[in-house]
Amino acid sequence: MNATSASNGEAALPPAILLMGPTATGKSDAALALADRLPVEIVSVDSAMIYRGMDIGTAKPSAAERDAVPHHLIDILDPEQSYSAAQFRSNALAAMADITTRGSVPLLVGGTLLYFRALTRGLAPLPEADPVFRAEIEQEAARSGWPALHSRLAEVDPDAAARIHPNDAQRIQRALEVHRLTGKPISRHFQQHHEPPPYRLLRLALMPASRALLHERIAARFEAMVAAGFISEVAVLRDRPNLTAEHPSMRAVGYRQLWAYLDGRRSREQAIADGIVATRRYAKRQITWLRSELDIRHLDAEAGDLVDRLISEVREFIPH
RNA sequence: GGCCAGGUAGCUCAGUUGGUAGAGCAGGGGACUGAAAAUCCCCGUGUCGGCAGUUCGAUUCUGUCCCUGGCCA
Repeated sequence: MNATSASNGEAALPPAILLMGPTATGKSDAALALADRLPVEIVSVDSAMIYRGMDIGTAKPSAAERDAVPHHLIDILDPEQSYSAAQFRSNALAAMADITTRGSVPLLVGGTLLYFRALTRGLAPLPEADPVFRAEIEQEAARSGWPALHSRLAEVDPDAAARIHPNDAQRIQRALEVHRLTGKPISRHFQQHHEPPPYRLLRLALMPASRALLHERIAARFEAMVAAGFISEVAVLRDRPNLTAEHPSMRAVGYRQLWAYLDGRRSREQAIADGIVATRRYAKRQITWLRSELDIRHLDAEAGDLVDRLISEVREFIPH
């Protein structure tokens, strides 16, 4: 058993590079540096950058940067719309196919680890969200509480109920929804084979060597966003008649906290502090996710020669 | 300089009628299949400011020193 026989079936597949990492570790800059030297196009893997009008708070690449290197899956939705991991997978595969046809290599960059997993492992074929059913469930939860709905889930899908905590509203709701729409428990749908994408993948993760330093970077970056007009950006969104704090886009880190300030529920100073805390926790969850993913090459995000290391990883992966 | 109030977890504080202590926040760990920057779960040892005294035993009582804040000179 050696590498050749293991990858025999994959030899003909086109390459794709995944660059993951927690927020504020310099993924975008690293990707641009790579694009400077290699024939790649960037596919954003980010559940907030998909939205138009959310630029400062998502640290979206600038117009100049997007002019210099093609970027995909940025600004594809209005903030009133919702998106999903499944839509991402389908959009990403389409973009990757186009890039490959053009003779370039797809470079997927971002921090939404669920989207990376959906892409690399596939998703069970499940029905999409049903807003009417969700509204019903929420009303019932308001009356009898989520643990009651969890008990009901236990009747139709004991496996899912065992896995989902009685307080985890979102997952209880989804499991009931799938059961209602398909007549089958969600746990049964999960017994699907993996469906990897038709690419040879190089998986890289930028990892912060020091948590304290990451926290400093997060605070400095948030303050810089505020100085760059983040609050006005949120104010413009908040002024829209149909956009509410409950929209998925407005639950993004930073937007939610600054919205609370604009509502008068927090002082400006407190809202900024809250936003920084929320960003730290987001980074922590991303790190947890990255630790659980196997087959990822971790790179020290703070290394001075990071770009050189990245380039040599990529050159080894795609010999020219 | 005098008087008063404090000094307990990273922060804000509670508490121990003397048997070495616990909340909130922060933080750490984990889960994750169409909302994921979401949602949810688990985790609390710290010279109780220093030194000395009383005591079987002091973070708790006493003395003294140091520090912080306030008031008076």
